[in-house]
Amino acid sequence: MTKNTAETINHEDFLFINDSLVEIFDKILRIEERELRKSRFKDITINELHLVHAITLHEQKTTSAVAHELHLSKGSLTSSVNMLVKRGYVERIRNQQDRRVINLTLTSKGRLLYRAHDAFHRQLVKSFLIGMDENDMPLIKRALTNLQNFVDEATNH
Amino acid sequence: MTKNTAETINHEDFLFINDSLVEIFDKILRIEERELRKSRFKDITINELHLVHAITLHEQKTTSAVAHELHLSKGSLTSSVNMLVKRGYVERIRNQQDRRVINLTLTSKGRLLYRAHDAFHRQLVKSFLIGMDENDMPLIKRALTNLQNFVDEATNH
DNA sequence: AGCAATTAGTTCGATATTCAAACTAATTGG
DNA sequence: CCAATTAGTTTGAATATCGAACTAATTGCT
Repeated sequence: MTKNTAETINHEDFLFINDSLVEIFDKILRIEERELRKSRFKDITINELHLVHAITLHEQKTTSAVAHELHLSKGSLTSSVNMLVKRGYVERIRNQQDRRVINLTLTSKGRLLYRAHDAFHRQLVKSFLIGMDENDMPLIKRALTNLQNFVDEATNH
Repeated sequence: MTKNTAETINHEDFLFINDSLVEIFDKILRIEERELRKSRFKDITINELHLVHAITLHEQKTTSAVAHELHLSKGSLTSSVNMLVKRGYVERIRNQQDRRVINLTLTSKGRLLYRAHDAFHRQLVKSFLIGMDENDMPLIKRALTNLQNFVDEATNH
């Protein structure tokens, strides 16, 4: 690397990158919302979708673990899980080793939803890489790693 | 470009890129929230910050225009603008050409907040580019343009 | 073993956000 | 000049979220 653009970034580049990130982020949420409306999963909001995603396919996380992961209070999680249970996406399983604990799992309907959402993300990443070859990957990964480091540092400080 | 990875992306790369994007977006919101709490602008939520950002420094947008931009109803906008007016970040200016219209502007306190937020974004973009030189920019821009095209296509379809 | 402290999750009451519909005031078009 | 339209506000209902009080189960201490 001959020169670090980060020190000398020009205003146009800043605007381009910043506006791209902001717009992309904003639009992805709206697209996810609209895809849900068009899909068979019309009774689900975007937050509920992300809850289904947090519960995941193969683990059996506890209510507290999921609440912590989503930065929600336990009370909030109880009520959103109630909704997903009522609508048939999630099941509560009482943990037999420690009967205070509830493990959350997806029903087959919940797994369908999870996979549909995953497919959308796959499309997204695929589009991200259009026209690139494997030589470009290190740079892309570096940019993402940079951003991750930045947000991690900011998060943990 | 010799080969298009988008067609052949391996699972690890997919996971890396996808998880990066998801985590980064998620954390940015929390960081913005926490930076607000630590700043002199403790009476502002993240949504109010984004409203201040939408009002912008130099234009005098109408209430409807801002509502449309943020995909909020006019009623919602009225109430959040009320809050920002009460707290001294925003002013309503009755348009004298068309007295039905209200133009929104930032007060000097609102402009301070706007600039503080802008500085955060500048840091973010700067971190994104650490260790890159200007030869890398076309690829970075291409990846972002790809993503923008994807979300635009998905938005407008 | 027995009881106090802790832990996991739920319930409850209060507050925030958002919407859509009804409303007011101003403007425009015929 | 008045009917229709437009910009914004008000209102009432629905939803999301929090934190505190609560219940049930477990753990640790003596």
